[in-house]
Amino acid sequence: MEYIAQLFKALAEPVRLRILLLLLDKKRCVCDLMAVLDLPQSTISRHLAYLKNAGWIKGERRGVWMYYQLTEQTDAFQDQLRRILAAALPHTEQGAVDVQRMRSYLLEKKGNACQ
Amino acid sequence: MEYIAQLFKALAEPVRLRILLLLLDKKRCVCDLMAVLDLPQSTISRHLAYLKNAGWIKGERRGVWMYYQLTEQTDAFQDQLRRILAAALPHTEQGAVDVQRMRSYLLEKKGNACQ
DNA sequence: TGACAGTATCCGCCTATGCGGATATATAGA
DNA sequence: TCTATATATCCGCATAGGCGGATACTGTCA
Repeated sequence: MEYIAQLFKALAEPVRLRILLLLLDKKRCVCDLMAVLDLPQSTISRHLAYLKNAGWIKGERRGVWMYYQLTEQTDAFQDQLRRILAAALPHTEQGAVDVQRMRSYLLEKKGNACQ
Repeated sequence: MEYIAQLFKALAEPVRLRILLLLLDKKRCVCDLMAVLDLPQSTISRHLAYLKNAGWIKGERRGVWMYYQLTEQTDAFQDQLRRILAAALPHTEQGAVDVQRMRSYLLEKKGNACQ
């Protein structure tokens, strides 16, 4: 019960949901997230840490850059949760905007920053 | 996104998950919940109010007693959430205890209190 | 209407956690 | 080793929300 509540607590924050949405399909570095979310770096980093502690994502360093991605689930419950999130988040107002922003950002950048 | 976060926020608390579990199959009055959860009445009432505001449950007065039950969902996302909760909660440690307690409480009571 | 039982709300207190700017840490390259 | 960049953490501050006891409200019944 405590465990399940913890999982939900991590999802109970709009910024963290936005981050999860952006990580659904592939790993991203913090600078990508910053570009899309348009929030102070400390805010993003803090939420990433929260999601990591809650077991939703993991980080991996590549040189100066940190890449974050979803953890491979083993827990059935968390898996189901992720599935319905993947179905719902892209269709929210904010979600649609973020996905679109990520798309155009990736087109513009063309390998200047991290990667 | 805000809306989804609000839904999750309501689920991000063990007591509220315990209440939801007890309401999964049928409506209960507050006194039933008190007997099973073994928590101060004010605590239970507060969490019931939170769940109601978040759209998870609704209350209905019957004389002195308030009966609470899940709302009939219209929202697909909330529906899915409820479904995976219904699958997971009874198998948690606390959930199993609560369900068992509710069972024996109902046997003992046999129509003395509310109903 | 008075008393009581069931429930909701108020209160003071405390912790978790949100924020963003400032600072610390870590890595790459000169 | 010095510097610049990317990220993490610290700081002070503000709010949400947890708790349980006390109090207020609301029906019922004599």
